[in-house]
Amino acid sequence: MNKKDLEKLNLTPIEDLITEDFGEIGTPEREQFDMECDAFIIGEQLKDERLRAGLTQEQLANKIGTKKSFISRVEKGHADIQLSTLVKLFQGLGRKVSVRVI
Amino acid sequence: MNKKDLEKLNLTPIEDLITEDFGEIGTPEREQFDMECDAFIIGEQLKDERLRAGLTQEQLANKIGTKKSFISRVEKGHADIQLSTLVKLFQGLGRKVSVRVI
DNA sequence: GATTATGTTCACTAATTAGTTAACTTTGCT
DNA sequence: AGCAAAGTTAACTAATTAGTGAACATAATC
Repeated sequence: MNKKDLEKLNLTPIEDLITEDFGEIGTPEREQFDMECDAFIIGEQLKDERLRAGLTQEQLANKIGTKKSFISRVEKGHADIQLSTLVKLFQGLGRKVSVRVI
Repeated sequence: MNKKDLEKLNLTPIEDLITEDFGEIGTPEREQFDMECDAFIIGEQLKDERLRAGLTQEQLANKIGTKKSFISRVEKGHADIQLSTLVKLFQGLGRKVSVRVI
């Protein structure tokens, strides 16, 4: 549904609401928000794959040489992790990550 | 071509050569190597996209609020960057990055 | 409902990146 | 060759993550 149609129904596009709350793209606060979104999505994916593999946070942590508290932090999206960390995490689940430019 | 066929021809799989040089997957030295590979690939993609956009390193740096020396470091694969940095870099080129688990 | 397993959060240190400047090198142009 | 633009590299500081243990919270099991 496009912006015009939404306005006919007195609805506001989600982008506009986000901008209202966190500012335009590029501003520090918005950048923070966008980053946390990405981190959240990746955290969800990690949790999903981990459960699919039938592992606890602690078991995954042991596999890749870290602690469950760190796994939790990542799954909760409370970390702006490095690429090497991203790779290591999914490697521990027998998975690979591919970064694609779109 | 599989391992058996390669051996018939007195050839060694690339994986074996890498293991020989940098150790098994998971060892610190190998992890370092694998990480640098990822960083290199991403650096190449960034350079590719930047040139396609017709920008110099300095112009891209200005767009996202950093310096050309940093751009160079990333493009050369000399940095294990954070996810937020990855996103910012390609955002500066009007691109998005998607991380996929495979 | 008590107990255990699992997950979350906090606080802190050590390691690493992000950001920067300046010097240096390479490339392209005339 | 000489010059200018673009890119690389080497320091260094400041900011941030990675790693950790402990306390706390939640979910699962008996």
